[in-house]
Amino acid sequence: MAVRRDLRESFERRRQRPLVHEVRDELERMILAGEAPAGARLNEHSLAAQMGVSRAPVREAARSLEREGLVRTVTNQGVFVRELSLDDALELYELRALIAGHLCARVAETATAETKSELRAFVARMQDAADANDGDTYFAENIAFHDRIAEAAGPGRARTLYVALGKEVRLMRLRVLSGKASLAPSNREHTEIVAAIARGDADAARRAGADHHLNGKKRLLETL
Amino acid sequence: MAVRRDLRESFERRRQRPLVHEVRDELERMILAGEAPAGARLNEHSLAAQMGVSRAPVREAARSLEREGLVRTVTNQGVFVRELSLDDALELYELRALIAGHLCARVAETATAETKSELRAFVARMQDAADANDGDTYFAENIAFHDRIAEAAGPGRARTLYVALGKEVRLMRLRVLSGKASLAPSNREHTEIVAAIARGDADAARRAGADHHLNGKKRLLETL
DNA sequence: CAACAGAATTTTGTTGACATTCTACAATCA
DNA sequence: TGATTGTAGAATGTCAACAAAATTCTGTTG
Repeated sequence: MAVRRDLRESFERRRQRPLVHEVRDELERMILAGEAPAGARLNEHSLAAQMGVSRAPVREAARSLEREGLVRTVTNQGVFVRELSLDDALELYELRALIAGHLCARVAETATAETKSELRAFVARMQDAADANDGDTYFAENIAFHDRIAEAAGPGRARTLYVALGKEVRLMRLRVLSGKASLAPSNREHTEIVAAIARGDADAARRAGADHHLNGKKRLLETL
Repeated sequence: MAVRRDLRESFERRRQRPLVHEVRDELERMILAGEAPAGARLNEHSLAAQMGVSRAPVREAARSLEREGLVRTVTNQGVFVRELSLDDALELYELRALIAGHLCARVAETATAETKSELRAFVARMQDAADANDGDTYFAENIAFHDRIAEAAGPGRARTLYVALGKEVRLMRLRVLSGKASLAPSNREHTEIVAAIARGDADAARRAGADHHLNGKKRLLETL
């Protein structure tokens, strides 16, 4: 005899979801969405009150985000949303390029046919967005595309690292991709990545993945 | 007007370093020293009592270590020293190889004459240890050597990442380098790295740095 | 009016206690 | 005997209150 599935899941979710995690996710969302702008101080008391919890979970969540590089804490002064210098951002682009190459190479070696067609669908959607000059859609699909590649590389440190560095980059809240002029070249690089993955060429995939991010760095420099 | 140096330092010292940091360092030390073996549960209450603090700082320190990959936490069960699978370790070697290459390339571009001779001194000391078959000394100098390179690359995410991944690797507590048979080849690679850095050849330094870590991965596989 | 000293307020650092959940072991029953 | 249930102890999750530090405000003084 089995209990109702949805009931079981509801129990599981309730049990395994400490407040710290909820708070952490919410803080991360606020930061990445720009609701808490770079340099802003995160007031423990007011945040705790807003979320209806005590300060302890908020503090723990902050420690978590600190190690991830999204906030910095100053003793007796509080935690602040991290401000990213240009040099910081450029370095993040280089590191992401290295790890993205690693991920792409692995995906090229292990991707199933289904994964490949999924990635092609992403590129097609981005092409539509680029043609329509729809920067918002392209932006969102772009993030989802790269997350999908990271996911396809399987679990492991490389994936978590790539995702974490991606969040750090977004701290700058600079929309590098804007206008058809930069959307089209960006998606051409996506096409190359997917092509290399599709034909199982790990080395080419590594180069294409890394180059794409290094070109992103160039595009960033050009927009300044 | 400048404040007296010793007075300033006394102020800095008085400005209480938060307990979280002390606790974090101590937990990290215990884990890396093997006093808290992989898989062991870290009891909040007993740790807090041992260190003479309350549980809150211990919990915050644990969240910090969690993001760094040194512990994993299970809801309502506690935090456990992370157990590193062989696949985990191999991936860490590859990621470190990528980042080490990045660091070495940067050092090759920026190192001062003093830094270069310092690195050469490290290699010489390691050679002595290898000749004397002194694995313990070699082990310690090896870590210091790589930390020195990371430091010479300047501040930034690459350096912190490299160091953090290094700590993760040490979770396995496996002494790969043992016996003159593996010490000598390892130090030959060190020599190559330093040579490439000394002549300012960034590409060669990147390759040498990466290869050294990939060879470390090979040596790990061979000892199994 | 500017600069400074000091009180008042706010905010973080830390603690101990309470609530909930898990674990271990003993008692019970087939 | 073996499996199951119930219970006691211990551990984690959360909270509210106190202590210490930083910030802000204010009144004074030159």
